[in-house]
Amino acid sequence: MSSSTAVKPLTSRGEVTRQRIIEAAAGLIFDQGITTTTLDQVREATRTSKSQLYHYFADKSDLVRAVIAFQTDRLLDSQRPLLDNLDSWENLRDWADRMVQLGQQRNCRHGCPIGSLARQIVDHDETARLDIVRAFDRWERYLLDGFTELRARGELIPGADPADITTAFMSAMQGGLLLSQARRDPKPFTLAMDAAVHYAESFRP
Amino acid sequence: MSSSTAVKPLTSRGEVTRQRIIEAAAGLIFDQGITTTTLDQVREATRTSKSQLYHYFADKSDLVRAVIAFQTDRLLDSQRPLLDNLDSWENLRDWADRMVQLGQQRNCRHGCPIGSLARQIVDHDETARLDIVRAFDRWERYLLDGFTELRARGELIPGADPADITTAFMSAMQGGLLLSQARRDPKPFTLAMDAAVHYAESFRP
DNA sequence: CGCCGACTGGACCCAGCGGTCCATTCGCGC
DNA sequence: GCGCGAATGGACCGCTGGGTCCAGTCGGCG
Repeated sequence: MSSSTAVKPLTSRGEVTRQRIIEAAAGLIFDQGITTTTLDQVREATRTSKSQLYHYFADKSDLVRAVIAFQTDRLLDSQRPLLDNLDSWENLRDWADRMVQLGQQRNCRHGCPIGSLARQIVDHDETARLDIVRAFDRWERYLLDGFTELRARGELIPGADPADITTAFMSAMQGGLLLSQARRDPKPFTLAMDAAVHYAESFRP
Repeated sequence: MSSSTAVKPLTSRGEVTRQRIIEAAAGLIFDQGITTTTLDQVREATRTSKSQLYHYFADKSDLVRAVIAFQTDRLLDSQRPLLDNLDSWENLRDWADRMVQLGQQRNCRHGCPIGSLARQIVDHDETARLDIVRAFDRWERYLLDGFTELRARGELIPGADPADITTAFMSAMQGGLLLSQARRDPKPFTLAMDAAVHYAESFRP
C-alpha cells in the first residue's frame, strides 16, 4: 500500500497483468535473490514484454518494493487465523508450531521471505528499507496485540513489556531461520522458536 | 584453511599482495554485499591489476570464500579473550555486553559479518555455503565449550543440552542483528542478547 | 650473472543486464 | 463504430562486469 505506483490509471486487465508480474517476480526473487533475478527472467516467466514491465513499474527497484508488499501479505495470510488470536499461551504455542511447519515444508531453504529481502537491500536502497521496516511492523503488530491482551488479562507480570517480548520473539525467529537455512537443518529454527516461547512464558505470573 | 587455493606456490611478497586483496574485498563486501562489489572495485582499492586477482584466486567465488575465512578469523579475534572463557555466568554476560557494544559502534549497519554473507550465498553457492557452516561451527564451538563446562560444574540442570542452548543463543543473536540492521536501531539486538542470556540462565539449578 | 617461475600491467572480449523507444493492437466509454 | 488512452510486442542501446591473454618485470637460486 502507498507503494508510489498507485497513481497509474489501470484497467482491470492491466491490474491482472501487473499482479501476474509481481507474483512471478516474487517467486524468482525468493528463489534466487534480488540481483540475481533479471528482468528478462521475469519477462519470460510471465510471457510479457519489456515495455510492459516498464509500463507498470518505474524501474526494478519499484518492482522489488511491490514484491515486498506482496510477500508480506502472503506471509501474514499463511499464518491466519492463528495470527489474529495470539492472546493465549496455547494459541501462541500453536502459532509457533505452525511457523516451524511452514519452514520445514520448504526444506529450510530461502529462510524468511521478508528477512531474506531485508538483508539484500537494507544497506543499499533506503526507500526499500523503509518498506521492509513497515513489513516487520505489520507482522510484529499481531504479536504485540497478543502480548498486550495477555497482560491486560493479568497473564503477564506487570513489569513485562509486550513490545520487548515481541522483539525478542522476532529476533529468535529470524535468527533461527537463518541458521536453518545455512545448515539445511530444521533444528535451529525449531529450537529457536521453542526458546522464544519459553522466554515469553517466563513472564507468566 | 583447506580453502582450495592452498596449492599455489606463493613467495612472501605474493602472500602480502594476496592478503591485501582479501582484506580490501572483505571491506567492500561488508559494506555493499557480494554481487554489488565488483572485481574492478577490488582492483582499484588495492591498486592491483585484473591479472593479479586471477593469479591469486580462481574466480570471484573463490575470493569470496577467502573473505569468509578472513572475516571469521577477524570476528573471533575481536571477541577475545572473553570468548575463550565463557565458562561462568558472569563471563557469559560480559561477552554478551561486548557483542552489543561491537554492534553499536557500527551504528547498526551491516549486521553480522558472517550472517550477512550467509544470506547472500547460502542458496546459491554450495561450496561457499559449507564454508559458512564451518564458520558458524567455529563460533558456536566457544559457546558450546562454555556451556559444557558450566554443566560439568553443576551450574546447569542435568536435563539442559549445551548444544541446544548454544543454538538458541546464536539464533537470538543473528535475528537481533538483522532487526537492528533493518531498523537502524540498536535496541532489538540488545533485547535479543538479553533475552538469550536470560533463557540460558533459566537452566540454572 | 643468468635462468625461470612467480608476479604485475592493462588491453581486450563478450555476454548479459537495466533501460529506451516506437509501432501496433486492444477495448472501454461515448 | 470510433476515438483515445491503456496495453502489448520486441528491436535496440550503452554500459558494466566477470573473465582472458599476452607481454613485460621482479627476484630467488644455482
